[in-house]
Amino acid sequence: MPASAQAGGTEPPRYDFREAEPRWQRAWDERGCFRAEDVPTDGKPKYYVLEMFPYPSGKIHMGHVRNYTLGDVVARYKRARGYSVLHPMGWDAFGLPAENAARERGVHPAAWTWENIASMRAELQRMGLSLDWSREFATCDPAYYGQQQKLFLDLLRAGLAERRDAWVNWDPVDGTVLANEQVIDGRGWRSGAPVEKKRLSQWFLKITDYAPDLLAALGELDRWPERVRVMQEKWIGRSEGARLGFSLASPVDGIERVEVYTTRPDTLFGMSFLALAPEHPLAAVAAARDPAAAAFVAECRSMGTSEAVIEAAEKKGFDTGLRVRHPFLPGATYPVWIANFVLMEYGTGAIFGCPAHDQRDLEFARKYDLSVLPVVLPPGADAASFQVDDEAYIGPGTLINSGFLDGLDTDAAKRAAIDGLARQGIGAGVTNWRLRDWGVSRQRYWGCPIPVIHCATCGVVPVPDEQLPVVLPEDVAFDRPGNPLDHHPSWKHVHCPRCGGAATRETDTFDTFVDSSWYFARFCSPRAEQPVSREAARHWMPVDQYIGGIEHAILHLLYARFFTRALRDTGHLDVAEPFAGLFTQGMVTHESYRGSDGQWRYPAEVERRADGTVVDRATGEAVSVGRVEKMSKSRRNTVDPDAIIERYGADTPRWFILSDNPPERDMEWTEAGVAGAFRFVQRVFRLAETLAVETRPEIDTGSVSFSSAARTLRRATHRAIAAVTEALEEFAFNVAVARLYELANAIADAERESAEDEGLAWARREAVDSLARLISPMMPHLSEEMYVRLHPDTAKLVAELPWPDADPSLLAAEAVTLAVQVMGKLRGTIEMPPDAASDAVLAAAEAEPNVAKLLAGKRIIKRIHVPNRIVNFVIAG
RNA sequence: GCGAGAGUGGCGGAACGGUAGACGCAGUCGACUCAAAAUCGACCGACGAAAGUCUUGUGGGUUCGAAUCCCUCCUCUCGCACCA
Repeated sequence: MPASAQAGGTEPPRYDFREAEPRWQRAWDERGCFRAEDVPTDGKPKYYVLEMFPYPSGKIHMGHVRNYTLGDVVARYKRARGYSVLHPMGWDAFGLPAENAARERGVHPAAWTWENIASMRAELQRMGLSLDWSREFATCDPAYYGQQQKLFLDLLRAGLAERRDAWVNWDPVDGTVLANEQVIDGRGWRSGAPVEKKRLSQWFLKITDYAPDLLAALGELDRWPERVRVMQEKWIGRSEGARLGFSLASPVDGIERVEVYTTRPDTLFGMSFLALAPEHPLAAVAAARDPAAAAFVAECRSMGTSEAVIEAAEKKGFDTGLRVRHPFLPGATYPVWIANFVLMEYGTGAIFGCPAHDQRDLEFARKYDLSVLPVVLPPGADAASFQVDDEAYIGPGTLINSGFLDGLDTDAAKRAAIDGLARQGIGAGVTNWRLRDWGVSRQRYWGCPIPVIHCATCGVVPVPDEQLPVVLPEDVAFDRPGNPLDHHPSWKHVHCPRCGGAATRETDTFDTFVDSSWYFARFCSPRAEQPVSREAARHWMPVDQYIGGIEHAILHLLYARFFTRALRDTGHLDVAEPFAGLFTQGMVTHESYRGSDGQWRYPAEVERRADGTVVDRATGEAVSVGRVEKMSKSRRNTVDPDAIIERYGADTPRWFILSDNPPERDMEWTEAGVAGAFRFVQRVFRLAETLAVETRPEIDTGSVSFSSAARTLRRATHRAIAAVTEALEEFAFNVAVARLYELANAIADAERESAEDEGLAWARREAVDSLARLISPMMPHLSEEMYVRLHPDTAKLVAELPWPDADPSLLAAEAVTLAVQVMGKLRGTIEMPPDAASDAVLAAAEAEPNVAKLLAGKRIIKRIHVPNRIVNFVIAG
């Protein structure tokens, strides 16, 4: 077990992080090291580093520690490289957990949230992050959400927000709309009540207006992970096809045509039915005329809108008895079904079924015994014998059984079919998108109020600017289901700003994703009177490096990209893309432990004995060690960052997190790993401590002749500078750490050399000084503590110093070891001066005893020499 | 099913087409100690007494030379998925 840091009487000097870390944090704060200007005038290039801001749940977890450590390394490194850095922090403070706390424990959501923020801020401050805390804000502060209300009204004026009816997941017990991911097995996640599909009037932001641009611009996000771009591309879901109207054989209720979207107009002649979504208007007409149809529609409705639910469901349909005419075959008509697998939200909510060339249609046709006519012949297949059994043929081919399309290939047939539809005026080629408009209404209290007023005479009226912000009332009750804003006795009753008559406020609040869709822009000028100071944003935006979890790959990142465009088009911003660089970190995992009682145990509750068994600390009973998986409260495999910082300080967990593995992968938190990091902290500190008590040699590095040992150490130092720099640039933090271990090892090696060697003493100072500065992005407190020992008179903090430069002349080795291969196999090595002439190298290689033995009596066909690396002899026979 | 990524010692991992396994963790032995911790030193892929042979998921290919490039297959992880 690692010792605590309290130094004992006879112990070697130990780094007292408990005293040092708060001291350096105060020093950075007092000197304003991490303050940024809204519009800097220092002439430095800008660099905006941002980590996804946290939800104030009450305590930080290791995922936060990893996220903010990664960001801090980037911020500190870039600052040292001469950038003017913006590195802010705030709180994604609206959301359901606060309301749950209110319901369960009677705490007001605001009080609960602000208390959580206070304790989490203190935790983050103990980490020693180079944040500009003067820019901090919480989205639940009216100073923030009031600005958001202004933005919304601008979007409304620009036609980018609109109110319309939509199908939603409705929890009848909680009286609220649920997001898709809050519907579990068709039931509300909290109430357990079966979720209904309900049509409600909702606010939508028109993200679909930007679909083409959001898709096209993905190609330019070259500092985003490929997989995130792919996910967004899929989500936006562009497809090319045709829209066409099928006319009903006999119109009902004035409806004469059904619009259908298809990507396969070439297969029109293989049609065997038309299918409607259960929510389709024509399905409603059918339901009104036929109780059986109504029952089927009701059954589908009770299934919920969750795509996962639909997927699991069996394909079911109901024949309405209606028939439609074929666009190209006069006289031919086809049945109109209502089918549970047709999505109202995609395309037109109606499809034509071509079972031979679509798997879903085929399953449906087989179930209800509908015709299956192949119209596309696969390459090489025989028209007479080709048939479709249980697998539809969806590939390209040659058209058959298709009238004027016969003989064309699929692509030509698509064009010809579209032309045919266009000539008749019943269809056209269209581009369709999977992306839907963003429904932002939530029937909740703890969110940003949507700033509009509903008036019986004037309709929807925006809240006038001078009445903003619309502030949440504080006196709310959570004693019954539904939205407290709606139940509030007075809040919603207002006068219409237009006609002065009695009116009501909108009681819905915004989806919290709205809050996080522009916070990065607000950070540029967090106290501005307007939502965004355009001047500040022009300087700082876009975010140069955004860092966060992959779980936000689609929603948050797509919403933010949309919102940034919308803000550009409403005059608030000048950029379209919010995040020029994106880094997605891996999760933090840990072993899980389970006692004989079947209960999970926290890592802090167990102990690993010398014999490798793991026991319960309290009872001494053996516990079984389970899988390594993502830290979660339910598995109790979490480690509390605060406890770790209390025991080891902040630098140790920072170092361990960075050293363990590449940051994009999942890391495993282990006690041994942290303990190892702590040992290194102490070891490095001792290096500085030892040097600091020695005399400081003042020598002229230009004229002194360094000993071999000194030259070796200087080379190690400068190689470390170069290698660490390169690694940090590439986000290879684990490699940077490895190079720093090497430098520390090289210093330790040099310490064993003669103490009389003045040049070596100087080289050791240079090495330790470089080490102190190179660790500064990762272990900033230790770095300062070492530096001040080496430079007691310094006026500067490491946080204010430029990054060290490697001297290129010192990087080259005095001798290089070349591998000598015979027929590609390593047979020996030779030492040569760097860049030695080929002749000399080859001669030396041939003379190498083992090589000479193998070459004896053989004819050398080819001699390969890669300078400073390798020699390879190819021999005959 | 589709898409993306990954397979290297006991573990995490390193490696511009050029000495595979840097660095760390774990482990073994030793020094110091009454002892332990801490610290320091040595060892640490497999087989072999050694010379040496083998070794980066599998099988092939390109190359003087492949963890790295190309193809086949296998496994794992993540994401998406009735999108017409």
